[in-house]
Amino acid sequence: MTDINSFLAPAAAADRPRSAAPEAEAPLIDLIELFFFAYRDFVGDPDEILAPIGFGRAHHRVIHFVNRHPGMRVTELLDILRITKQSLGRVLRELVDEGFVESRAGQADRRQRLLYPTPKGEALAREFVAIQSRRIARALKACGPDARGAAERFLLAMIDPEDRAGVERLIQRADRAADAG
Amino acid sequence: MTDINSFLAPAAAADRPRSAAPEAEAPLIDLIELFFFAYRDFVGDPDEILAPIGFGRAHHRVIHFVNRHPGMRVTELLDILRITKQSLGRVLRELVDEGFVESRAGQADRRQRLLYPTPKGEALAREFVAIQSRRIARALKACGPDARGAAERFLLAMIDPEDRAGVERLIQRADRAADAG
DNA sequence: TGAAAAAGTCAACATGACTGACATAAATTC
DNA sequence: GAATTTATGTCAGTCATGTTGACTTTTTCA
Repeated sequence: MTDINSFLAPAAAADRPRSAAPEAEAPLIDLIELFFFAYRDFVGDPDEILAPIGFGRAHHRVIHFVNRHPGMRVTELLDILRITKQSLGRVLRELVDEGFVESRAGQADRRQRLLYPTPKGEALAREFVAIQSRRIARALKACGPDARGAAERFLLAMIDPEDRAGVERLIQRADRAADAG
Repeated sequence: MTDINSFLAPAAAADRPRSAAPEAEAPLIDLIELFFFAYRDFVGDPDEILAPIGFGRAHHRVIHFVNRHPGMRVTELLDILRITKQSLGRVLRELVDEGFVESRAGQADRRQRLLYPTPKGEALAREFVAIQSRRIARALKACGPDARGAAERFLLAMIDPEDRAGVERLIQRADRAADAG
């Protein structure tokens, strides 16, 4: 009875004196909770890969975006991740020390440190994308025919309107670069 | 140029010596990133409510599920949140101390501590649901006609298969309780 | 030449997670 | 009735990841 399946048991009415007072938008609670549980499992995938090598979610995010945008500046990465440079600094130093990321001075502007994945970093990033893509592909398959388009439209629309265009550009830029490369 | 909009600028080809080597599942990177950005903004909503009262995300989750399942046992909450009782303990104590959650001994089994939201806790939980529902409603409106069903199917299918049934039961149980109350 | 930008670093601190050990009360089993 | 198990709570220490604030170095640019 300590399992989540204990919820199968019929609820004891005596212990439920107050109701949850549903409002007009109450039905969307289902989506709120589904989003919570889905995201937890979604980020759980990379966690399993990272745990054995002593890294965490912060490392995942950095490796992912550096691999997706090779040559990215530190400031750009900070904008995407929305963390302070001190937070990023620690994670980035570990990744550089352990040979997952390389930092080279920019040619045009030598103040810049451009970030590149090493072959080792690329391989790890591909692992992350592979496992998360597998989960998404499985989910889309279980849904209807235009599931992918629907999911893309929904998730994009969930993003703050003022960030939406930036995210779209970010993704398109990476896709273009991957096609060209 | 320190803005995310800097990604609008044409990429400097000279600084992009390696390509991102797309694989068979590579296109789903878009969905991976959209999920990341969407979830960030999604949990950012309650953060704004919580910051002024000195609470964090952990408090949000506890208040949400206690309000959704009034009379829930501590062990059940631990199963849902998948954290240790020590972690929950701190957060729960603060919520009880500040009058958002009430803990009463079970009638049938007096070892149990059944968790109920106070009126103050209910009000806060409703605020969370309201702001997140508003975001979801806005997103669904921007999508097609069956956007809601599609989103529900997709998110549910994203959950680990072995947890899926449990999550469905959890949601249905709460909905039933809300209808009855 | 002097201001501004890009990046890095030191120090201190907050949050939310963790492990391990132990305590208490109540229920269950032998 | 005694022993065991269950549900909960708590003390102590640690870790990962975030924060603010202050300061430095290098380089660019007006």
